[in-house]
This record gives sequence, C-alpha cells and structure tokens, in this order.
Amino acid sequence: MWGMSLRHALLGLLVEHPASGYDLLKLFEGSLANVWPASQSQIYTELTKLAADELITVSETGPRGRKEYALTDAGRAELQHWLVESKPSRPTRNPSLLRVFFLGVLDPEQREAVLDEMLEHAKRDRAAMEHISTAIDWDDSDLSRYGRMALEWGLRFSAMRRDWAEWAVDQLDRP
Amino acid sequence: MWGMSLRHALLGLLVEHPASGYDLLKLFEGSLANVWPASQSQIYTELTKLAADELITVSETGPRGRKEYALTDAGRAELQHWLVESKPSRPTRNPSLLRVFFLGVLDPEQREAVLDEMLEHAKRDRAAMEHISTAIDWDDSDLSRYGRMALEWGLRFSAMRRDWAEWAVDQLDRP
DNA sequence: GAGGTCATGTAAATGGTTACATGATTAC
DNA sequence: GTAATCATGTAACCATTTACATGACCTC
Repeated sequence: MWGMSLRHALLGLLVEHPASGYDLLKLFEGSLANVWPASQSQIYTELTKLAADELITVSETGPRGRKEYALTDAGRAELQHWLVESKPSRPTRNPSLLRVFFLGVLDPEQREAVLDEMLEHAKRDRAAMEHISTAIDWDDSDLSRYGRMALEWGLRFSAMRRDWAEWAVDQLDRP
Repeated sequence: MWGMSLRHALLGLLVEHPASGYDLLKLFEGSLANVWPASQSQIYTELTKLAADELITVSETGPRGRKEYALTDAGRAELQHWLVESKPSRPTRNPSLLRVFFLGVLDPEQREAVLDEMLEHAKRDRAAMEHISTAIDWDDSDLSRYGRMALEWGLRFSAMRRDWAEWAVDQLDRP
C-alpha cells in the first residue's frame, strides 16, 4: 500500500471543488504536468477505484455522461494522513544522469553533443517556467501560494541543471 | 520500445569488463544506486532478456552456477545508439513537490514540519554525497571521470534543495 | 558443522503507457 | 451539417516491487 501518489494528487485537486475526470485531466495537463504527469486512462481508472474505496463520491451528473466527483471526509483524512506521514522516497531514476555515467563510450564530439543537449534542455525548461510564472495570474488561494512555491523549486532546479551542464562541458576540455 | 534504461545501465556497466548478475547487483548498490536503482530480480530477468536478444553473451561460467556476461558488438552498438539518440524524457514524478502543492490542507505547524523534513533530507543527502566524494579513490578511468561528473550533479542538486527548503520555510511566515 | 556470502531464478501484484473504442454536445 | 471539444471507458503490454524459493561454496 505504499506510493500510490496518483490517488493523492487527485484527492488534492478535489479539495477546493468537485470536478469530473475530464476536468482533472486538464488540471493535470496544466499545473501538475511537471510534478506528476498522468494519462487520461490512468485518471479514469483511479477515479473509479477511489469511488469504490469511498474516498470520493459522484456528487453530480451532467451532459455526455459527465460525472462530478467530490471528496468525502474519509478522502480528506487520507490526504492529510499522506501529507504528514509519507516518508522520503527512494532516489528517483534519472535517465540523463545515466547517460553521463557512460559518456566514456562515445567519442569527444558526441560527448560534447550530449552535454550541449542537456544544457539546451535545461535552458528551455527554465524559459518555459519563467513564462508560466508571469503568465499565470496568481491569486491568494492555497493552490496559488503553494503552486508558486513548487514553481520556484522548478526554476531553481532548471538553473542548477544549466549551471552544471556549463561546468560539465567545460570539464571535457581538461586533462 | 522506448525507455528501458535498465538495459542500457547493464550494458554500460559491462563495457569495462564482463560481470555476473551478482557483480552487477553490487555495482548497482554502489555507484548507480542514486541514479538508477534496480532490484535483484529485475537485474536477473533483464540479463536473461539481453542474452536472448544477443546484446550480451555468457562468456564464462564459475562455481555455484555463476554466469559471467560479456558485451557483444551488437550490445555495444545498442549502448552507443542509446547514448546518442535518446531524447529528453518526460518530466519525472516528484512526490515531495506533490506534497508542497497541497500544503494548504494542513495546519501551520504541520506545514512547517513537512518543509523542515525536506530541508533535513536535503542536508543528509548532501552530507552523504560529500562523504562519497572523499571516500572513493578516483582513478583516471572513464567511469571515475564521468561518475565524478554525475556526483557533482548530485551535490549541486542537494544544495539546491537545501536552499529552496530554507527559502520556503521562510516564506511561510509571510503575508 | 554452522553461518555467511555467493549465486540464481520465478511468481504475484501494482502502477503506468499506448492504443483502441465510442459517442454526445456545442459552436459555427 | 461538420468540426471541435467534451466525456468516458477498456485492453494489452511493459516496468517495477516484493516475496518466495533454492542451493553451492567458503571460512572458522
């Protein structure tokens, strides 16, 4: 029973107001895309499970078979419990760094190309996040406040990757 | 057929010298643990598949049914191909940041506790990596050279998380 | 001979991705 | 009426985790 954070992401989004699977899909594409990507099929299946476990209920139905889900008390409790109790997860897989590990197999030009690509990637990410940061109109809701905190994390992360990549490219030309 | 980086991690480790599943397990526990954790069962199953695909072969057998695998030409080619071609992966899931997103659900003390925990976690990680950095005797092999690059990434990453967490805790007491 | 380490494998369950499949409603 | 969007669901496959299962060899 450990992990399963898609559940908690869905519960978290339902805290403010009820929403349909479709709504939640859009919310994932927007705010949560960089933190917890989820596919359409995954969201619908998980919602069914959450409803079966009575952490959410269908609060309203609409056109086209639309079902709006709302958080139950048990759902809110589960979310709070997870927020407080969840322990630091194991280190997460990092495909880019894995490549770095084996750079020795390539010849020098290819090596530099790989690192350059990582540098560009970091720059693109940073630019995208700076754009989001100015494009969103931040209100004073909780999601705004803590979403901004998460975004700041992303900004610092991409800056770190950029700086590292610059350093690493530079290292290549050394002894 | 996209992703599958465990394959490439194994191929990468076999570049330098042949090794058994057991050896590879130890190598994962050591150097690669922070970049690409893998379990025993996963390693053995993947080795069997890699052998079936003729990217590696059993080069030698030893006591206790030990099988030493060596990279084939096809295996080396596949590794190089992956190193050069692999495109930037989708953003990876981040359980900690997901928690940040929903901090609003908690009361102030719990909120601070969550961020403090993240701060401590970052500090511990940083200390552990600094320790590794001095404990390993770095030779001038490729794995040493690029392993050090990867470690530098880790050092910067944990510093970034530490600084962010300090900033975030500070933010809590503001308007 | 007892305990530790070396060594391999399989099975069940979970979580995630991709693809398929369908259809109602709205806006033009 | 046509296209876009809203809306839901299922199936097959792949990757990963946890647990089970076994046994040979080495050191004391």
